[in-house]
Parts: sequence; C-alpha cells; structure tokens
Amino acid sequence: MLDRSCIEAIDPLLEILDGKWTLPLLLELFVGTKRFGELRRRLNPISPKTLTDRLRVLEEKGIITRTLYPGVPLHVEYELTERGRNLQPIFAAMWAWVQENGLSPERGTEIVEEINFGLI
Amino acid sequence: MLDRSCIEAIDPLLEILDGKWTLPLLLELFVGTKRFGELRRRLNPISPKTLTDRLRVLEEKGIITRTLYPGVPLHVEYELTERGRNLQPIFAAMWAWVQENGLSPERGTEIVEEINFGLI
DNA sequence: CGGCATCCCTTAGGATACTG
DNA sequence: CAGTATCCTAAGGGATGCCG
Repeated sequence: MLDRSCIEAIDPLLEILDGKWTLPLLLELFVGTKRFGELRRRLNPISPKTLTDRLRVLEEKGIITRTLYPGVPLHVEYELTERGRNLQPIFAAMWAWVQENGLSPERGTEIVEEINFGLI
Repeated sequence: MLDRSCIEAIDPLLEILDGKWTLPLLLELFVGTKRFGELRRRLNPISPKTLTDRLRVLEEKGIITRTLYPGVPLHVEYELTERGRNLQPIFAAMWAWVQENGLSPERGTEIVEEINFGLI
C-alpha cells in the first residue's frame, strides 16, 4: 500500500519516461556514451525522426547531454547526466521484478545466469 | 553503467507498464482495492473504454484480479495480485528519484514534507 | 555523419449512447 | 453499476529525401 500523495509526485517522471522508445534508449545510454548512428543501429528499427525527437526531449529534461565534435564527418555524442544516471535504481528495480516474478503468470520462476546489473 | 543483457530482460515489464494511464492506475490500486466507478472518478478524465482496456490487460498479465459480487446493482472490485504488489519497489525508486532530483534541471531541490511512501 | 523536412499511417485513447 | 458498442480525433511514430 502506498500513500496517495506519491501519485502526483511521480507524475513529472512519467512525463520523462513517456514514449515507446524512451526506456530502451535510456538503457542503451546506461551501457555507455553513444553516437547518433550507433543508437540508431542498436534501437533498430527506430526512425531517425523518432530518435531525434526522443533525444531532444531527454536533453531538455536534463537527462542527457549532447556533445558536438566539429569536423567532417560530424561527430555527436550523447551521454547521461548526473540526473540521468540517478535513474539507475529504477531500472534495477524493474530488472529485479522480472527476475523474481517471471515473464508471465503461468510460467514458473526462470533460472537465470549471473548477470551484472549493478554499477560497473 | 549497466550490463547490456538487462535491456532485453526488462522488455516484458515495459509491455506491462505501457500506456498513458497504466501507471496512474496502478498507483491507485496501490492505495487500495477499488471499484470500477471509483477508479474512473480518481483517474478523471479517463474514458470508460480506456479504463476497461487497461484493466483487462493488467488482469491478463497477472498484475490485478477482478472480483465480481453478483447482485443489482453490480459490484466489481479490482485488486493487486502478489505479482502486482511486487512492483512496489519500482514506484518507490521513481518516487525517490523525484524527491532527490527535483522536477526540472533549473529548479533547486524542493523541500518536501514527510510523506509516507513505504509499506503501511 | 547527423540530422531536418515532409508526408503518411496506425492506433491509443476520447466522446457518447446504450445495456445486462 | 459496470461495462460494451461505435465512431472519431490526435499524435506518436514510420518512410523517404535532402542538406550542412
């Protein structure tokens, strides 16, 4: 049971995490700093428009930074900010839930390999 | 930094949490068991169609139960399952993030009142 | 390479009326 | 009361082409 007040408290975060690709995108950046093209390949088949949209929103919300390295060809890197990295416990909690509660109600608990989810 | 394997691991949960109203709905049920009409009022202005859709999906995923008490007028109650209640740490982590990281990058840390988020 | 600009389409979700 | 049935809108997202 939760206190009612937390409902509206969480709301601004839901706004940040909204969108089909936002969480997969953040997960990619948790693995490490990435360039536009690499994100696009990893998140295949995301469209460049959608990827740009999401990146801009996350940048605006202070979750990631965009660093431009001038030159030809262009080189742009996206990286999590402190605020962004602080989201880690949320993903850790999600991961833990999946491990402990399985993929579906019918299946039993899955035996999982040792997976390094924590901070490296 | 996270291990890459957790990305696909979390995927099934993202499927469950998907949708504009899913998290607010779950939060309502964390507060306590509720009837259809009460959920509808609390989540105003959700449409009955959407509420039904979301409830059906969550039921199918084993997150909530639907209990029908026969009679006129009808009486139906929705309640979190064990699997559903286990999502609590995720919301707790979200709540903690908002408290510690503020609503926006510009604003300083907000001073918050004592709020009971944990298990009651 | 890293995007915009454009156009298009699917679908989640809204509005409303009606029923067991 | 707790939905279902319809119809409809909006907006997220996809596909493609072009540009600095």
